[in-house]
Amino acid sequence: MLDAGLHLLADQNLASLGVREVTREAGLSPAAFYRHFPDLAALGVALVEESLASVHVMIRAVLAEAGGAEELIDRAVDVIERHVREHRSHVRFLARERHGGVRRVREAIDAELDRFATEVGAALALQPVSQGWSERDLRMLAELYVDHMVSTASAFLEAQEADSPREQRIAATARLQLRLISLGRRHWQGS
Amino acid sequence: MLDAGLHLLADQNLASLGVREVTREAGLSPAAFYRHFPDLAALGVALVEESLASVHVMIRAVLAEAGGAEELIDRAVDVIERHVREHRSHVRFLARERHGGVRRVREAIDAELDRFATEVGAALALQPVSQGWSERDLRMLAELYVDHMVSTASAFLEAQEADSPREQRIAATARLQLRLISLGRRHWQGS
DNA sequence: AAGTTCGGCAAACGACTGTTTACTGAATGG
DNA sequence: CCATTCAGTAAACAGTCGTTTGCCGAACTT
Repeated sequence: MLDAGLHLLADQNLASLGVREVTREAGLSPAAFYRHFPDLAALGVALVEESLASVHVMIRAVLAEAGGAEELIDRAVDVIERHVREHRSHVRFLARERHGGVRRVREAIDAELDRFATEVGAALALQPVSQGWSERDLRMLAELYVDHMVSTASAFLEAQEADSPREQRIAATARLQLRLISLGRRHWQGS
Repeated sequence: MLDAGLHLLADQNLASLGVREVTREAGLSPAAFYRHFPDLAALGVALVEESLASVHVMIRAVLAEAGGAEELIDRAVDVIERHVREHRSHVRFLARERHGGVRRVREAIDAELDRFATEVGAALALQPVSQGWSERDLRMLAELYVDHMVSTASAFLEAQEADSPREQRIAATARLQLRLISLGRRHWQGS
């Protein structure tokens, strides 16, 4: 049922999805839906959890690596690009419903993005470059990274619908931007 | 009719909007809709144009100002905050449909964001800090700024649904992030 | 003054919608 | 082996939907 929904949501919003539509796609009777979910919103929340689990794995993969700033940037962008390619439907779902019409789903996504920022912040604190940084500045930087990750993933999402040269340009741009941020970070004097 | 649609879209997706719904809200008969638009997608595109016109004005307002980096940052964040407050519905619409289920609307928004990046890039090129920057690096920076603006606007959007202390935290964070980017910019050595 | 466009209406079409109800077979557990 | 839960079904309910059609008055053009 989740798969059916995800498939339908490739070119549709959660808010415009219908119970009958989902069950039809899944090869079941309409009533069967209510055996598993009270709402379509509930199905949405379930999809959020499914989608974010893999993103979580991805983030940990990036953070766990050691290495200089440059290699870290390259690996991060690569991981994002591959993740979007391998989890198109989930990423598209997240991008679409993050500001979508279903409150509960929006809130679930935002809460998880917050947790990501916290996680990134904790990882940043361990790096030598962050010595002397206040809690607040670390959080600010972590949010900047998370937002940048989200923007980059969205860009990949729409690029991959079409050609791959565009992918490469996006990847190159993302790397440059991360380098610039990293430069600002090294010269940061605190707020 | 546009107003009616925008009002309905406060808690709905364009894809889940109905012709009858719009005309009912506007106090007209269903058939009247087809006098003005062939599609609901067409109404969406019209709303995109309406929404982006005011954003365009806002961007020009930010870019036109002279002054040091610090004051420019403060003014930029202020302008964004006020713009979101004064054009809630339009901004919400843009955020929601940027990755929404209606292709033509998505494309219209993305094309316009591209133009914004170009405009910002041109303005950046005029600043003394950008001497010696390649075209590519300038574009990269411009896209970073535009993405940051979009993220910040989205954050304001959800914060203003609730309390105003959250607004202030978002504004403060956005300012810090812009300062960090600006720092990286000053130390940039080219790619 | 005549013609034409514009923006509006009511009515009707069949198709599709969410949800409830009562029923069924299979698996599970004591 | 009996009871119960589980996951499914068909049928029916009253609504809502998008779209087309034919009609109408007002406004504008010439």
